[in-house]
Amino acid sequence: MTNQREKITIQQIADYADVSISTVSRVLSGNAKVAADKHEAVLAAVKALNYRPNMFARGLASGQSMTVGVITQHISSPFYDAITKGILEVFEDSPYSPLIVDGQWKLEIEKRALHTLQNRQVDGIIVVGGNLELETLKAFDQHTPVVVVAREIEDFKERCIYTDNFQAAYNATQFLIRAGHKEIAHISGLLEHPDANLRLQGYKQALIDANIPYREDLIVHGNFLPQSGLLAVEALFTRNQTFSAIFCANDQMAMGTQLALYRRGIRVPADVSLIGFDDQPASAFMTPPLTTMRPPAEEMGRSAAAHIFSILKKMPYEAQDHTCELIVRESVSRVR
Amino acid sequence: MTNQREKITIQQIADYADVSISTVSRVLSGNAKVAADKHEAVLAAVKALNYRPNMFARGLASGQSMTVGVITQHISSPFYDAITKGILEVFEDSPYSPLIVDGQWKLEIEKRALHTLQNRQVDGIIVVGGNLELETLKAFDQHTPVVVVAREIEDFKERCIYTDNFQAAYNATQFLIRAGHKEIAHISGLLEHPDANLRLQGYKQALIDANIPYREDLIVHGNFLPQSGLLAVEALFTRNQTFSAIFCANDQMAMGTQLALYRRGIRVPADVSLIGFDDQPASAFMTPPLTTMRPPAEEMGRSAAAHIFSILKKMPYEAQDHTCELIVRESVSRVR
DNA sequence: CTGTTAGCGCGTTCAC
DNA sequence: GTGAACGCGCTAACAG
Repeated sequence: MTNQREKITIQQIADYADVSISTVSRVLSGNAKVAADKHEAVLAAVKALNYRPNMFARGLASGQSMTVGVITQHISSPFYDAITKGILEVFEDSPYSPLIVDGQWKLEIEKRALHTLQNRQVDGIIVVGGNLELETLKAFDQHTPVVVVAREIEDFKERCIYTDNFQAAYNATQFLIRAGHKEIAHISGLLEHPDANLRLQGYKQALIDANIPYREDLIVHGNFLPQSGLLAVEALFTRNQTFSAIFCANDQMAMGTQLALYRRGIRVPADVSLIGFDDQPASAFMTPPLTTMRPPAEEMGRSAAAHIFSILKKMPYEAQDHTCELIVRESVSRVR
Repeated sequence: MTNQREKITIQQIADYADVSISTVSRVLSGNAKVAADKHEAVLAAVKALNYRPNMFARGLASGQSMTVGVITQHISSPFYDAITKGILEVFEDSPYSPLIVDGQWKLEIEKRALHTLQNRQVDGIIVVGGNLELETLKAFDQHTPVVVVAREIEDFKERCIYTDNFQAAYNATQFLIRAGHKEIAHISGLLEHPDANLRLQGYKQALIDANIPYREDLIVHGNFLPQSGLLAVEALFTRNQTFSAIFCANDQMAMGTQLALYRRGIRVPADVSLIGFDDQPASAFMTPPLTTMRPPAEEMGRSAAAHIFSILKKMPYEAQDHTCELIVRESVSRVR
């Protein structure tokens, strides 16, 4: 660990290896052929002097920052954390570093984040969810490649990594129907959020396809937070609504729901069956464990990172499918 | 939004404002006095041309990257996520950007992360938890300031932001004792982890101070993951151990514990009282809601960021206290 | 294949 | 106060 004042430049290793600085630059970037002996000499010098390239000089000269921005929405859901984790994983063994900024699901903040990233001259960005509009994204993509995760944007799909929320909700609802349920309530997420809407639609379609009338009075609109699941149940009872099952747009609300039910002395799944969405870690350890729809969050994160890398390297990227999987646990029971 | 090929340099705004580049540099950095009129002229030019400083050039010339590295441990706990959130929050309105890398609680990976950050020439780093040894940290701190969160390192405390785990565990245990419990089991975390050890010690001391004998057979060693809480309960029963309360070293294990109890038909809190640690979001929505010890995670994150900033600005930093708060919920009941 | 040279955009002495 | 000139460390033409 010769850490001598970290002032080692390519000039020094050039001298040490008795070659010119450009030769050094060449072996370091691998952009051109260099005689084997000189090649080794340089590598030896690099090791001997414990050389560390200066990112600034490199960036200044090449125009590349070897950095890609990540706009996350660090709020209200373990789902997004899992995606971030997947992204970080892929960055681990790549020459790129992630520059993470928080968008907080606020358009204004996300735009500021975009500016920050632009100032930092990132080579590309990954947008996780959020509200940034298509045009903003496209404009940015003009000069810096953009990839979007966990969001399906019309007219930009080739750059989006997402899962079919409609189908997933359809499947979850169908599962309840097949278990004999006919009065299935749905607690939706924020309808401004596309995912929430798609899940509602999937629920609706499954009902229709099973010849069960879709009833507005079985729908309660939540906001993805646990508290709203709790309130939703109260709303249902206030309406004097009967139901034998509830499909929640996410696990967090399902947790709130389960708690509300518990407080009213209603047993899950004996009295009411319950299905959530996201398979967040705690779901498996609820009492009873929650049946839920698991989106491949980490996998999607990995795909996103892989996608942006292939764009940066101008390599082809073969799209992947990311489908949700229903995780059946004790919170659902057959209706006799 | 004049986004003209983003080639605007200080030279151009110098021309536009009819001054020299050094004057421009001066008003931009505010390091020297400039005549009011020129000052304004420059500002106007900056706005008119939508100037954006080039971080690389700036970094090259100044030696500052305006970036601080953050080593997180993105695994197994919402607690660390909350800290990260707090950190990001403070970065938001600072000229610095965070460079986040994942340490995964693996010493080797953390060391690599340190190297990455060094190569990126960060101006400082925040280490969240992890296993990096004191000497490594101190060596790094020699040239780049280091702040550690959620970890208390002997001989480096002035740079650590942490909470008193011993005291918190003591209080939690005492709460159970005062509720009349005498046979209190403890499910510990990984003992290699200082926090786990401190919590165990706090538990022990509370017992001793209340004249209740500390019994090894009431201790089960877990690993912080929910699954281990579940297994711990099984272990207790295998030992044929009786107990009226359980104190878990974190919420995740408490969740596993609660599930195991539920499956055995044991009611919480009617038959057994339960206390966790961390107050992770889902805890409030368990059935029944979990009593837990809440560490000020986000606050600690914010403090850490504030601390590193004040070091970078060579400003004094006044340390803060970060104490845990017991959140009493339905999972504990009095023993008659 | 290799060495020489000219910037990349900005901070920072210096003289004025 | 202000401007001119140099250099930060490296990449990318350019000649050989």
